[in-house]
Amino acid sequence: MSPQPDPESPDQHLAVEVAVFSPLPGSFTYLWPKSLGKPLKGVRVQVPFGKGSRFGLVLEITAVPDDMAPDYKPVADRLDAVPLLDAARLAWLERVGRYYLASPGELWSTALGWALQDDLRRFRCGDPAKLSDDPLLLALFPTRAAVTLKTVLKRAAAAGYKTAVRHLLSLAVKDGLVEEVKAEPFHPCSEESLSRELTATTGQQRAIDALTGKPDIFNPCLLFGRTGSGKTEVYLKAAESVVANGGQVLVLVPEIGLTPMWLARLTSRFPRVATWHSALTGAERLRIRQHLDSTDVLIGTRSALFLPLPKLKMIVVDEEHDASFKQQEGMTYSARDMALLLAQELDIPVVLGSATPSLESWRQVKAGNYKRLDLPDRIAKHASVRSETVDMRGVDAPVSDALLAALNETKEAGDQSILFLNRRGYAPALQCTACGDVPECPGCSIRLTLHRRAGQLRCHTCGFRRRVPKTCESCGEDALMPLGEGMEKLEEWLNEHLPELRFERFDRDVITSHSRLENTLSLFESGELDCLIGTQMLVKGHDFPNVTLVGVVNADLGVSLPDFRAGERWWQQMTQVTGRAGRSEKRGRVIIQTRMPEAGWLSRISEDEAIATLDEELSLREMLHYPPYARWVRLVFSSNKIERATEVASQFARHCEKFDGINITGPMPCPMERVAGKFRIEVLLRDASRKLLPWKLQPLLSGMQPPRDVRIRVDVDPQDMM
DNA sequence: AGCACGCCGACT
DNA sequence: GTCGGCGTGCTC
Repeated sequence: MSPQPDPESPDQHLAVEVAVFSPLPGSFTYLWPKSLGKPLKGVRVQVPFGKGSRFGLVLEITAVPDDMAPDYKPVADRLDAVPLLDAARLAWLERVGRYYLASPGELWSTALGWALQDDLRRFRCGDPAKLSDDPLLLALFPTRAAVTLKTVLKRAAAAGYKTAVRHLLSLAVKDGLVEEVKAEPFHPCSEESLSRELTATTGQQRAIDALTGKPDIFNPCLLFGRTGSGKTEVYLKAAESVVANGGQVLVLVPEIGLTPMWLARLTSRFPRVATWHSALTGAERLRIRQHLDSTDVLIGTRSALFLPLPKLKMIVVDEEHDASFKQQEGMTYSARDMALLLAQELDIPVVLGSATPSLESWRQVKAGNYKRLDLPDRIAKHASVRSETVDMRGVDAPVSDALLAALNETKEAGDQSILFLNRRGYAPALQCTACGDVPECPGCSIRLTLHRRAGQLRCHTCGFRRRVPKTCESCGEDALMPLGEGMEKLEEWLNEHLPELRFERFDRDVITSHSRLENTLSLFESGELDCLIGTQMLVKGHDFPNVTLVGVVNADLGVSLPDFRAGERWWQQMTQVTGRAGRSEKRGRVIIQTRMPEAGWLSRISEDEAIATLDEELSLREMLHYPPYARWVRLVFSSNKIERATEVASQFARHCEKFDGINITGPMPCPMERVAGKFRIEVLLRDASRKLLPWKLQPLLSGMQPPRDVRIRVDVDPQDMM
């Protein structure tokens, strides 16, 4: 045990435990120089680390005896006068870190990643008369011009000051000697332009009352309503009530593409709205940071969860079933689950919304832990949507005559359509018709996708790309043919067969920026386009009022992936896609193309079938002891050498054997055995009691130090088993 | 993870 | 003769 810290004692040096923002395990000890003031838990610091310097977070304040002091380096600088996060959020993140088995560096760099834009902060001297007392401040601010933090630090170094500049600056700001230049307000919106309130239906009002009735307790709700049932109106009304009482609302959406739509809806109802996502520039991020206190509603993707809204009184997780809420790189976390933990920590309501809830949430509803709020239809939709299945066996075209005719009819009626095909590129593979060879990725166990327009073969797993070979590299014949069909081929085919219709693609290869996204959506909205053809990107929550026809080009994709959640995913996706039809008063039409027309699951593609499908799948999971009835942790061991990965994985599996109640599967090769040149071996730990994992795993992992040549990735509650 | 140092192949 | 491949060692 370290001795008790005592700042008054002369023979003790104050030291701090720092979570250095790096993926290395553990924390690091540094001496705390007196020049940085009183150390505080939760302030960011800059520390020397290896050859360079890193940012980090003060976790603990300790003391080191005099004779040990030379073992440690001193903290170079202090970035914050006061902690960036409040006690509740610190407690929340500590809990999250324990749950996801993250190292302190990983956890805190993820949680505080939003606050690393310091170099964009600008300062200028306040009262020049007072400044003249301090030679350093004079050196930093020779004129009244505003300068960036970077410039301040440069001038400080030139004047011979190397440490504690940031700290001095924050004190000077506090004393009014230096003023921080405030950014302009954002999304300005005058009170008069705010739209009039709509009248809520009785179902909506019931849901709104349930959400706003008890504003000061943890109150998790599942807002269960089909597309077009008015979930958004419930969120907005509930948010209005929260904001009217001085609170703030956080809206989490699964992906960046949904933020423009939300922004449009919110800015017409709230004066102060902000968005947060990965495409923001540094200056935009800074502006949002500086206005956190005066924001009414913050709408963003998963990282928005970490912004410390000081008066947060409600969290909305829209499309809560969406797998994008699970972060896959670095610290693997579920933003949905973290939102629930945060709401619990802050004692506030949290509402998860979906027409196709996750089985995780459905179980919580069944167990009585979440309140289920149903929204009945505003319009009798099942009567107004006509759904038909087309047997594609023997059809040698990506689009059947029936769908082709329907596209024409829709155009003639002055309506719009969307076509869904979850396959990027021209064709999922290229094959030599002479020898049968199919080019694969050199680094991954996967076939290369043909991107014909770009003249490339691409790997959708690691990003590898190469030119399309002229002849087969295996036999030399000029006999390479595309195998199967993707978006590009569909587009080509449609332009050839329906030249009078205006199509636009909507997938990751075409929508390369936020502005492209907005442009395409507004072109479609204005009626310049007749049909959007897209991948899953197209169907995530977008609202297309004039769409009366939805075509599923190939419903057989994704049904039988080697993942126990494949069925759930497929059902959610199909139901979401087909739900895009007939959102207005007009009669909608859905055409599903399949080569397995007799398969029972096709009859489940309907929002009417949601409850039956969820109940059935849930009882299956219970019977099999699968999630959400069991807690799984997946460990992936990757290495350049397959033997090494296997060896370390086996060693770990043996190590786990003495733990009662935990079922060990593996080591076994991952379904995608090789990715980016690395061999991947997995061990799956399953806990049917849901009481041991992941907490009991921590001592086991820290007990064995991973060799350098094998990387271990821990995935708690894995969503993607590939 | 970075970033160094440190020994063996194909090139200006 | 070098430029550069990635093996391995370290970060309080």
